[in-house]
Formats: sequence, structure tokens, C-alpha cells
Amino acid sequence: MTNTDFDYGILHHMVGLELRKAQALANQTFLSALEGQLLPGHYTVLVLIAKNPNQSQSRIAEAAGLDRSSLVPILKQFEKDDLIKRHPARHDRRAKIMTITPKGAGLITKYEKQIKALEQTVLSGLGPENHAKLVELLLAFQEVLKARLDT
Amino acid sequence: MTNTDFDYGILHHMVGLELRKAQALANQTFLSALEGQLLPGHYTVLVLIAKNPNQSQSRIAEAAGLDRSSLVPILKQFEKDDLIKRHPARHDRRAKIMTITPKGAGLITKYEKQIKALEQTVLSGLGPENHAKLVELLLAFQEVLKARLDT
DNA sequence: ACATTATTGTTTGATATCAAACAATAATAT
DNA sequence: ATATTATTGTTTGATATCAAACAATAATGT
Repeated sequence: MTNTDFDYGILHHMVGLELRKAQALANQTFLSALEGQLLPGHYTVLVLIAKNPNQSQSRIAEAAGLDRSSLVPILKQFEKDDLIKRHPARHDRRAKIMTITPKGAGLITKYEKQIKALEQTVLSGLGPENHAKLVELLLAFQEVLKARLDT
Repeated sequence: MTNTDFDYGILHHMVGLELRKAQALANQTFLSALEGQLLPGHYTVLVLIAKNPNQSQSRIAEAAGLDRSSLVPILKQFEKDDLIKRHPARHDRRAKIMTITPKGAGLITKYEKQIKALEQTVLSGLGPENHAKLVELLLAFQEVLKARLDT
């Protein structure tokens, strides 16, 4: 009853496709861990701001794998919900820098356990060495594609 | 000037995040390989139909990692462009089965070279054994998450 | 110094995607 | 048999996301 009996033709065991399916599943799983309170990508942004205060929006967007423009409504909401604060950057009058608020930090903490439990499931499901290898290969994969796009 | 110096905190080396970034890059790369003529996911659907004729839409959607409903406009366009044909299923009056048309097959062939070249880049960038391992781990990862979601 | 080019955050418009509801049909249970 | 439950393709509504354009500012070249 699985779909393993599908013929993927040229796409058989292609990284791109498996990536797509894996990501869809991961997103779904994350979402349930966050109890629908927060989107996975939003949680990521929040953590990035907390751990890297005083960075520009552009840098945060890049680190989160999001478009600059996608960040705008997210940050607007975060600010409205008092999860972050935005200040003008001293040295660059275009840029805004962001800091986490206590409430924002609290929200991160609130879901920290679930996130860690989730990662633990993956860790023990794959085994520690495979887990590390997967991350390593995903990073290497990104480097390969970045290099290709630059040409 | 890279973003490797970012602190990802709890998300450090988390599969979900790296998956997200890898997928964004893969999508972008695929898109350029398809010359903007076709979205990566759409190409996948087309190949699945070609290689697995007479399957229901639901099964194709699942295999492609898409929602059932997301497939509807895609197939409508495919049919309009004469890339596929849809017939009523004999044994199930709810279902429709799909077959590829010569034009659809031609479109697949048209981009086959680029897709293969792309995969070749990844293959030689990672090395064959790492490439295989990455796919294997992505599949294993999916199994772990599927199992978790079922509980 | 000044002109050109790049970058920042933002707006606007387009599109992909999902989730929930729906009618039609099928499968299952009792 | 018949009622209940599940599945199929679809519509509708909501949302995430990007891409392209923009004004303000910064960096760079000459």
C-alpha cells in the first residue's frame, strides 16, 4: 500500500525529488510540534534573531533561507506580538537591527522541548552517525548547487 | 562574507532547517534547468504520469509529494496543453486515469538532458557514494517522520 | 567631488500550495 | 440490505512565498 512501487523514471532516486518529499514531511511534523502556533520557518527566524542580535533583515533572511521580502510581514507580526524589537542601525541608515524580547525568548523556550524531542526521534531513528552524515551531506549539497548557480 | 558564522542555536545542524535551505536551492537550480518553461514539481508529475499510466490522481499526488487538490490546476493545464489525457477509470467511477501524450513525452525528453546534467553535477560534486548515501538517508528520514506522524 | 553601482527594507502583483468542505461513488460493517 | 465510513476529484478560501520594482542610503570608481 506504499508508493514504493512507483516508477520515477529519470527522477528515480533523484536528490531534488526526495528533498521535496522529505521537506514536506518535515514541515508537517514541525508544524504539529509547534502546535500550529508558529510556522516552522517563523520559529527559525525567531531563533536566528535571538541568537544573532543586531543583524540586518537581509542577513537573517539569507540565514533562514527566505527571501528578503518574505521576511517583512513576518517581522511586522513579530513586532506587533512583542516578540522582537526593531531599531535603526547606527552605522547604516537603511538598515534595521532586531533584538528578541523576553516574550519572544519565552516563546522559543516554550517549544524548545518539542523541537528537541523531534530531533531526538530523527536521531534515534537514523542513528547518530547517519544523522550527522545527513546534515553533512545536505550542507555539501547546498555548496554544490551554490557553486553551480554562480557560473 | 558567508553566513556560516551565524548562530543557529537550538536549530544548529537540524535536519529540518538544512532541508529547507537545500530544497530552496534545488528548486532554483531545477527551475533554471527547465528554463522557466515548467516548474520542478510539474515536471515530476509529468514523468510520474508517463512512467505510471493509468494511476489515479490521488496516487500521483502522493508520489509527487503534493496535495490532491494542488494537482487539479496542474492537470487541467496539462490537459489543455495536450501533454496528458484523462479517461474515466473502468472499475471506479469516481477516479480518472491519465496517460501521457506524444507531446507530453516530447516535453519530458526535451529537458531530460538538462536534468541528467544537473544530477551529474551533484553526483560528481558529492561523489557517487555520498550521492547514493544522501538519497538513502533522505528516504530513511521520510520513513522516520511517517512513522512518527502515524502515532 | 561626483557619478555609477549596490544594498536595504518595503510594496505590489503573481503563483503555489494547502486545508477544509463538497458531491459522487465505493468499501465496510452490522 | 442498509447504514456508516472512506475515498475520489473538485471548489473555495487562506496563506506563504517569490520576483520585480521602488525610494533611501551606502559603497565604489574615476
